[in-house]
Amino acid sequence: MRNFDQSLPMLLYRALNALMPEFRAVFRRFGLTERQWRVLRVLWEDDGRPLLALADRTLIPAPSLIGVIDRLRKEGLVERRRCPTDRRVVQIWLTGGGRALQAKVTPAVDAAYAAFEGFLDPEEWRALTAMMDKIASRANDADGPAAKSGEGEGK
Amino acid sequence: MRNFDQSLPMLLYRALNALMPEFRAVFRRFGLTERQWRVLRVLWEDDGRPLLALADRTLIPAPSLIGVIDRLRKEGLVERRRCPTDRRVVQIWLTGGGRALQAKVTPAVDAAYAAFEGFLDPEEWRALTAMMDKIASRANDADGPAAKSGEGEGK
DNA sequence: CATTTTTTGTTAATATCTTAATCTTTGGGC
DNA sequence: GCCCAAAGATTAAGATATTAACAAAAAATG
Repeated sequence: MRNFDQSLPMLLYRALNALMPEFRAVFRRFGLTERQWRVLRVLWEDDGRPLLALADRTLIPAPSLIGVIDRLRKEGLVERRRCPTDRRVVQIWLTGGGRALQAKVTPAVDAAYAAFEGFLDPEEWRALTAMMDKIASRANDADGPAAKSGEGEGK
Repeated sequence: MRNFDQSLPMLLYRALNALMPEFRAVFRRFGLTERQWRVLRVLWEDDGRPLLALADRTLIPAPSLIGVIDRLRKEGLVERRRCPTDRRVVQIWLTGGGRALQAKVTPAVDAAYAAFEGFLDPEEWRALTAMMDKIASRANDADGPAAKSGEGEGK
C-alpha cells in the first residue's frame, strides 16, 4: 500500500500547505482573506455573477460564500442585487471600491505567483494540469451521472 | 497570465474537492471525520507520538489538532499522557478501541483508494510525487532557513 | 391552472482553519 | 542556582468548511 505521506490527498495537501501562506501574506497586505480574494478575482473578470455561479468558480461552498460575500459587502467592496428577471437569483456586483482594488492587488499577486510559474517547466505544467483535470473529472463522475443509481455505497 | 482556473492553487483545490468527498463518505461510515482518520492513521503506524509531531505528520495545525484529539478522546479512541522525561510533551496513545478500529477502517479506505491507484500510471505517479515534493520543499524554504532575515516581504 | 419538482439561496450546528498571544517547562549562559 | 531564550502545548477570536434542512421562486406536468 502506498505510504500515507505519499498518498494523493497528502501530496496535494502538503503542496497547498507550503504554497498558500505566501499568497495569504500578500492578500493580507490588502486586508483580504484568501476566499475574499478568490471572489474578487472572479468578479474582476466576470462581474455580476449569481451566487451559485460564484461558488462553482471559486470552489467556495455556497453556505460559506454567503458569509464571505457578507463581509465583503460590509467592507463596501461588493453589493448584492436581486436579478429582476429571476427573483431567485442573487447577483454579486463590484462597487467602485471593489473595482479599484484590482489595480493594487493584481500586481502583487502576480509577482508572488511568478515565482512558481518558472518553478515547473512548461512540460511539467502541462502534465500537472492534465493529471489534476483527470482526477477532478473522474471523481466528479462518481457523484454526477452515476449518482442516481446508488452512489457507490458498495460495502 | 495563467488563467485563474488553471492556477496551481485552483488546480490542486479542484482535485481535492473532487477527491475527498468519496473518502469522507467512507470515514463517516465509521463515525470518523477526515481529520480524525488522519490522526488514527498515523497512530496505527506510530503510536504515542507527541502532539506537535502528529500535527506535522497529519498536516493538521496544532490548534486544530487539540480539538480533534479531544473529540477522539471523548470517543474513547485515544488518550493523552504527559511524557515523564519532558513534561512539556503530551503524547497521544491509542486505546484498545482505537487500535481495534484499524482492522475495520483500513480495508474500506484501501478499497476506496485503490480506484485512484490505477487511475494514474506509474510514470504519472512518479512525476506527480516529484512535482508536489518540489513545490512543498521550495515553498517551505521561504519560511524556513531564510525566514530569519526578512521572510520575503519583497514589496 | 393547480400540483409537483427543480433551482437558487439561506440558516443551523458542529468541526476546523488561521493567526496571534499566552503559559509552562527546558536548556543554556553567567 | 538565577535569568532568559527556545520548545511544546494551549487558548482566543474571527473566518470558513461540511452536511443537513429549509424557504422561495421558477419550471415542468397533468
